[in-house]
Amino acid sequence: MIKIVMIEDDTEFAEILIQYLSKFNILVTNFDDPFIALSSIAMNHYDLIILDLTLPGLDGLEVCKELVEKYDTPIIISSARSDITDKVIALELGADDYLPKPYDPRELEVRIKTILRRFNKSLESLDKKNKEIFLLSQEKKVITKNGIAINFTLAEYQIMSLFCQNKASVLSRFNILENLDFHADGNSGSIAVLINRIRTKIEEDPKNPKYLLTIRGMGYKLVE
Amino acid sequence: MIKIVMIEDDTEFAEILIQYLSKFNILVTNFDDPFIALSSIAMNHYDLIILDLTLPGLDGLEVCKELVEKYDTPIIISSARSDITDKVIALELGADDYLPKPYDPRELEVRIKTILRRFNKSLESLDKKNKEIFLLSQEKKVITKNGIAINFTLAEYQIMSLFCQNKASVLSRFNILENLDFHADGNSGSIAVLINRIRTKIEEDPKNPKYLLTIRGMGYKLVE
DNA sequence: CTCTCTGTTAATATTTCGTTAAACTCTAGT
DNA sequence: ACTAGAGTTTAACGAAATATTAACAGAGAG
Repeated sequence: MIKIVMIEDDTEFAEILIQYLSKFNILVTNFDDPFIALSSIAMNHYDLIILDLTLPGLDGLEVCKELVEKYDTPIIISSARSDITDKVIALELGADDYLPKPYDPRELEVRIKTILRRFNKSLESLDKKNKEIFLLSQEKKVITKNGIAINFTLAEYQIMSLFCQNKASVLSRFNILENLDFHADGNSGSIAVLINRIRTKIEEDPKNPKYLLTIRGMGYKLVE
Repeated sequence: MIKIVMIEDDTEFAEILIQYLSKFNILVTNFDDPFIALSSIAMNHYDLIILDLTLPGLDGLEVCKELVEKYDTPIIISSARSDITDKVIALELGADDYLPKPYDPRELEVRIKTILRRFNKSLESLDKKNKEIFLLSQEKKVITKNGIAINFTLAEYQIMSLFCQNKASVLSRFNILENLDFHADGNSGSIAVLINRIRTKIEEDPKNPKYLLTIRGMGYKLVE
C-alpha cells in the first residue's frame, strides 16, 4: 500500500485522482488547506507528496522548499502553469517531477511508481554504502575508507583488493601470496610486513587493529 | 563532471544539447548508432543515459528494456511521440523520465540534475561543481584551474581532458596512450614526459605534485 | 625559414618491497 | 604462575624497480 498526501484545492479534480489511484493500491489523502496538510505531513509518514502550486493565499514554491528542507519525501508538482521557468524553479528547488495540468491520471500513476522505484533503490544503496567502510572501485582502481581515497602502493592495493572482495574471511599469508601478480618470489614473512604497512594507513591505532585483524596461526581478515 | 551518453540519430539536435549541457559541466557523448552506443555503455561508466525512442531500424523500447536489465544507470527517454501510452510503457519498463520532443534544453538540464540528485543522494556530486578546481569546457576546448585558463599544447590538453573526465581514477600510461587521437606511435615513456610537462603548468610545486599524483606501478590520477 | 611541439634517450632521483633481526605477544605445558 | 617456544610485529636497510627530468632532434605549422 502506497500512501500519498495531496495538496490540491480543486477538490473535484482531487477526487478523480483519488478514485483512479485507489485502483492501483495507492491511498491518497487530499488536503485543500495547505496548513492542515503540512501538519499532517509532520505527524504521519507518507511515501510521496503531490503538491499543487497554485494554492489559495500561499506560494506553492515556498511550501515545496519547506518540504524539501524538512523531509526526504519525494514531491511531484502538479500545476496549472506549464511555463518553463516554473518547471525549472520547482525542480531546482528539489521537486522530483512536474506535471502541467491537465494530465492523464495514468501518467500520474506511472510517474508515482517511477519515482518510488528509484527512491527505494537509492535508499537501499544508501544504507548499503553506510555500512561498508572500505570500498573497492575496480573501475577507478581506488580503495576508499568512508569515502576518502587511501594512497596504497601497488602491493598494498592488491592485498587490500583481495580483502575487500573477501570481507570477513580469513586469508592465509600463502593465500595472499598466490593472489599477487608480481612478486611471486616473496615469502610469507613479507606479507606480514605488507599487512603492517597497510595497517598504518587504514587503522586509527595500528597497534590495536580494528579492521585488519590477525588470526593467529591462520592469517588475517578484514572486518568492518 | 557529469558523464552522459545519448542515443540520438538526429545529430544536429544532439549537437545543440551537447553544446548547451557542456555549459553546466555535463559531458555528453552522442551515438547515432544504437549498437555502438550499447558497446560503449558496456565498456564505460556513464552517470545517465538519454535515449531517443525513434531509432533507425530498432525498437527504442527494446533498447530501453535491455538497458534497465543490464545496468542501474538512470534513463531519460526523449521521444518525438507524446502519446500517453508510449509514456506509460517507457516508464513502466524502467525509464526514469520521458520528455516529448521538442523540449527546452533547460528542462532537460534540470531533469538530469533532479534524477541524479535522487540517484546519488549520498554522493556529493552535484553541488560540488563549484568546488571543482579543474574544469573542462568541451565547448570552448579549454581547461581552467580555479577559473583561469591554462595554456596546454594539444597533447597536454588531451591528456588533461581525460583526467578531468575521470577524476580520482587511476589511469595507466597505456590507458592514456589509447585515448590520444594522434600519436598512437608513442611509447609509455613519452606519457611520462607529457605528465611532467603538464605538472609544470598546473602544480604550484611540480616536484611535489598535489593534483596529478603518481601511483607507482599503476599510473597517475587527478585529485582535487 | 623559424618556432613550437612532441617523442626519444639517458642520466638522475625516488619509491617500493623483500629481507633480516630484534622486540613483542600469545599459548600450552609444567 | 612461569617459562619455553612458536607466531607476529615492526624498524631499518639496500637492491631493484620505477619515475623524473634535462637535453636533443625531427616533424609540422605558420
